[in-house]
Parts: sequence; C-alpha cells; structure tokens
Amino acid sequence: MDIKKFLSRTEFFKGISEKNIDTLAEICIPKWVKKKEILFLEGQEGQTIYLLACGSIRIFKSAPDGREMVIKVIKEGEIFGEVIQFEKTVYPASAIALEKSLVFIIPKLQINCLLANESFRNDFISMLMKKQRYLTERIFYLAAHDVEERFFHFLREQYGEKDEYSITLSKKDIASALGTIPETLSRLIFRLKKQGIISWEGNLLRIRRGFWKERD
Amino acid sequence: MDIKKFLSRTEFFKGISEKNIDTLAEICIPKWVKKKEILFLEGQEGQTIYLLACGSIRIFKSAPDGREMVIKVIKEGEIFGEVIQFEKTVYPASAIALEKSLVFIIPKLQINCLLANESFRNDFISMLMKKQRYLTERIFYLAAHDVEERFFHFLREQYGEKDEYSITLSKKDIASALGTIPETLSRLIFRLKKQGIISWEGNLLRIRRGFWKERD
DNA sequence: AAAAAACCTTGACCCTGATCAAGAAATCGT
DNA sequence: ACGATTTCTTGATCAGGGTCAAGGTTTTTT
Repeated sequence: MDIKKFLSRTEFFKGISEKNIDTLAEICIPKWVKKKEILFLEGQEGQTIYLLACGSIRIFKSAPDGREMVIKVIKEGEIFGEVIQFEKTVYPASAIALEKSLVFIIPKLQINCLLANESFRNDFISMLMKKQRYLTERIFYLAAHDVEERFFHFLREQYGEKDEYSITLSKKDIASALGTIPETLSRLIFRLKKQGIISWEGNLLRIRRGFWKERD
Repeated sequence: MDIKKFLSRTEFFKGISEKNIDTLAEICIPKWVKKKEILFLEGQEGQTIYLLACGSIRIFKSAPDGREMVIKVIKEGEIFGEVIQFEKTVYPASAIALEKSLVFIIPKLQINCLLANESFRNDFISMLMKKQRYLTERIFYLAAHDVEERFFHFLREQYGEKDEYSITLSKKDIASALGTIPETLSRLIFRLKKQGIISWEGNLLRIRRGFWKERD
C-alpha cells in the first residue's frame, strides 16, 4: 500500500521512524470527500484528527449573523483538527472541502499512543508551534497589508514563487482566503492585468518574469 | 520562597506535580523589567521561555516600514516565547513590557527535561493548543468585528465581565491591542460615554449595569 | 440539452476607520 | 519643581474596500 509512501513524504511525518509509519498506515482511514463537503463544524465534538493527502480544505469561523472568516487553507500534507487532542473536545473552527479531496482520518486515541514516543512527540510539538507561527503571521498580514499584498503572499505561501500557476480554486474561494470579497479581487485582477503584472485565462495564472525578485 | 506558590497557582503549572514545581522553582529566574523594556525582538535567537508573574507584556510584529500589529497582550500567569522550544530558535514576534512587570525566565533546556514527564507534556501541549485557539479567535475578531465589539471583547478577555475596571494600561496601548489607533479609540469612548454605556475617569472605567447580559 | 444555480465582472455609492494637524493634559526626567 | 516629552482629544479630510445591483458567463443538475 502506498499510504506509507505518502505518509513518509509528508512534512509532518517525514522524520518519523519506519515502525511508527507502519503503525500509522494501519490506523489511518483514507476518505474521499467531495467539493463543499463539511468535515467538521465549529463547536462540534470530535475524536479525529485529519491529514490532507490531496485537494484543499478551508478552515473558517463564522458568526451567527453570517460573517465568516477564513483562518487557513490547508495544503496537501498538512494536519488539521489536531486541536481537539486534549481536554477541549470541540473543534474551534469549521472545515469544508474546497475541491474533491482525499483525507486520512486518525483517531485521536492513536495519536495519544504515538505521543509516548519522544521523537514523534517532538515533531508533534514542532507542528503545533509552526501553526502558531503561521497564525501569528496571518494576523499580521490581514491587519497590516492591503489586498494586493495579501494576494501575492497567498500565492507564494500556497504554491511557492513561480511564473505560472495552475489555479484550481475558484476566485470566490481565493477572495475569501485573502480575507476579502469576490468584487474586490476581481477589481484587483483587472488592475494587475492592465499593469501587465499578471495574466489569467482559465486556470492559467502567469506572473511577469522577475516579479518576485523585484518585489523583494 | 513563594515562587512555588505562584507557580502552582498559575493556569499553566497548576496541574503539575509537587516535585516538578520544586524543580521549576529552582530553575526559573525572576526578573523585573521596567515599562517599555524589550524582552526579545522578532528574528532574535533565544534560549529562554517566559512566564509573566505580574504586569503586562505586548507581543507584536512589525514591518520594516513601521507598520505594527499586536498579536496578544500577555496576562499574568501566562507563558510566552515558548515557540522557540524546538527547531527554529528565533522568536517570530517581539515582546515589550507595557508596564513594570515581573517575569520568570525558564531556559528551554529545562523545559525539555520536564517534557519527559507525561503529565507536564500534556499540559504543555494543551497550552499550545489553547494559544492556537486564541489566535484563531483573534483572526476572527480582528477581521469580522468592528472596533466597538473588539473593545468589549478585549475587556472581557483581559479582565473578565465586571462593572468596574481599574485600568492600568494607557489608552494608546489599549488602542493598539484592539488593532486600531488612539484617535479612533478616543472617539469610541466619547460615543459610549454620550450613550451612557460607560464612564471613564482616570483609572476607573465603569460599565453600565446589566450591559454584559444585554449584549449576550 | 435545457434549465437552474453558482460564479464572475463592472458600476455607483457608502462607511468605517486611518491620516494629518493642532491644542490640552498628563507624565517623565533630572 | 519645572521643562520636555508623551499622551489624549477633537476636527477636517481621505481612502480602501465593502455593499448593492445588474448583466454575462460558466458550471451543475436533471
């Protein structure tokens, strides 16, 4: 089975021992979720942690009146929902698939066992700290950068610095990931096209050569 | 010495065993910092984790051009700087004292030893998750709530729901904690006073009776 | 393949909160 | 205690981006 292969290539599990990989591969349950499927809702009790194998998942919070905010768009190889591991058993945010995705479901009890292993534990704690760094950065970005800056930051963060991107997310979803609305993103794209900084037809987004270096 | 007493009353260390408390009390170094003193800067290497005993500390990020954003105002009994525990050894944000404060400094090596202990480890991981919940909530609040909502949220979060508060932070510092500027806070206070919702003379901030219940 | 739904774009308009400025009050440093 | 610096307030102005509306396009459903 190539679950093992995938796990061992994963950012989070790549440092893990062969034996632990075996255990994990047996434990975790692969599950396909379709676009718009909800994996869990804020406030809901949960017993499982997720690992995204393929696709993308939006983690978000919403207020009763409908206001919503994206916390993070999960990339392939990332863990999510790990925050229910101890004490609090309810998810603090909701998760929805932005496209057809494959996730591995890992019961939190199993994680608990692995946690006895020192190297796993260290990786787990490191992962939590990395998330903390990410969220810290996101607060900073949302508050102190305009939509254009956030757009390029999102591209780099999600796909790296490239000349060409094959975009599978809808513009609407990208807008919400940037913390804005489709109209604003639409106008931004219009302006960037006019300035010759990007072109975007269908799935293909091109960035002007040298753009990333110029902007520093 | 009553470091022990303090430690055992602390949110984070209260569940910890007597033996561990003793060890910790020996390890950690108390340090008074004066107002505006910087504890560490973003990007700086660090070997220590902090516990705030008394006072308050602002954790913030800043851009080269001067834009700044408060990530969190640390309350008494909270840990900060713990994010350098593994791998990355640089702080992802800066810390400055908002008033004269007492911190306990704990070398990260020592934490590492304690981490071998299962119950401590669980507490540590729980603490990280709590922070993650906090940051998630903060992203949501900053993005989806106006300054007035953030003001009351800050009060509740920092001091609880009361009728009277003795405010030791400057309005400027409160403004930045809310993610706004002094002018805007000043105008908000003016409006809330006019509406009879608050009064604020000197240190004494009063909230209209029943206000918290009404707002739900 | 047709109908329905969702998505994208563009325009007009508005609103919250930032910026700039300047004077008053409070606090700090020596 | 006094001058200097910082903080606080209030006014005038401005801008980024959100809201509302409407038409066109793409995708989904049946």
